[in-house]
Amino acid sequence: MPLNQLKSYYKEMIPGLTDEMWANMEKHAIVQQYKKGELYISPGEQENFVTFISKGAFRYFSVVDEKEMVCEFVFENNYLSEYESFLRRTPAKVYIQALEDSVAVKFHYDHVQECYSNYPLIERFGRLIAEKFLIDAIDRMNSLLSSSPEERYNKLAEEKPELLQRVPQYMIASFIGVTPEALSRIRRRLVA
Amino acid sequence: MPLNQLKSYYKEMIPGLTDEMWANMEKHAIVQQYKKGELYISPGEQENFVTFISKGAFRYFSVVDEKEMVCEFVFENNYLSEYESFLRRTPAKVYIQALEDSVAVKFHYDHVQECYSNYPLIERFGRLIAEKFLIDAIDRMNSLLSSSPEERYNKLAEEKPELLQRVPQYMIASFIGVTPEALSRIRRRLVA
DNA sequence: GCTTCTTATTGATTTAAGTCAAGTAGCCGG
DNA sequence: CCGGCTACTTGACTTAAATCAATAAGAAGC
Repeated sequence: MPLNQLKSYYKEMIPGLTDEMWANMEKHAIVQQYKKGELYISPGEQENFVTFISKGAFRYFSVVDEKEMVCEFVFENNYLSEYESFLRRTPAKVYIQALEDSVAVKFHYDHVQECYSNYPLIERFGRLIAEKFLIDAIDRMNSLLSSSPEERYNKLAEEKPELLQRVPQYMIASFIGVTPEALSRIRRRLVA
Repeated sequence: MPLNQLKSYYKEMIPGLTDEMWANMEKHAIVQQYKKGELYISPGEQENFVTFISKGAFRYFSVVDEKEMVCEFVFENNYLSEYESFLRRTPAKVYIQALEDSVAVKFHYDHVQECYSNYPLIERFGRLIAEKFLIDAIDRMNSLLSSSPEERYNKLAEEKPELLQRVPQYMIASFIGVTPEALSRIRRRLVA
């Protein structure tokens, strides 16, 4: 079932994907469940997978001075991976944790590299994904640099209202770079 | 001369690059000079090039409330482009400006796509570049989220001391997300 | 060499967020 | 249904940066 979902996703994303290519990919796909609160990866571990979230939600966070710093949320129909660890083959720096009961489809690093070598079309897909993520990251960086916490919250509420429903407020606070108390006051200001 | 520099760079970066491939790339390379202060691109324009900086320095910035927000510096032997505009084929959002007299080698979008299609090796190179930039962007984002301006300045001074020499302080201030006055005080605190 | 413009510093004041602490409300598990 | 935990809110106070304004030091142009 998660595999069918992924197949439709790929068929749409990659025009020209053949059944043979898909069969090859499917053969190595690992379907895995995560319970709410469960860790997908922890700092120090090696990330060997790029993971498609079929259902559920995850967050990236690190711990600095005993405080959690949330740096990303990812929901179903998106990719999950500790990219730096995966791409550079170095130990992970951050935690990734399931925020809800989730279902994921994982592809091993070796298999991904093999696909890149065997199928230029998939390598192109990999490039396009990396480029898309890059643009997103640049965008987010610019918003962190040029907007106040209040503006960032408003933008988030406007662009991803569902995120505010699915994620505890103290994680949102961390994500936009303020304390939970500060976010609470920002929200109060907005109502008044 | 800039082309020879670029050729060595590529030979090192892309094992397996053939002379034929290089000849094809060189054929479409455009060498261009920029004077200090000159704009490489402005918001609203279409970015059609990915550019290798052979010599010099550039900054990315946007203007918000009549204030300049510097979001990136790039020096020689690195790539320059308004990536979002280049990749998405949408109008540029930011300015890119030469901070010194500079020399650049530019490749047109169409030519880059053609190379990707003709040479899987170059497409792979494109993917690796995008992945590298992605990791850099994620890193910078995490530092913006989890560090104070003072910590960011210290980190910058440690990791890129040459940047502090080549770039006016008020641009550094903007880059780390504070006013010039605040950076001046941070520096004073450090000395004392 | 002098003027002018730009960049950097410093001071006084305001503002927004951080911190510490307490209290409330909602939710989950027993 | 109750008890305990977690998330959220609120208040008082502290801290750091923004803002406004003025001055000083350098660099660029005439």
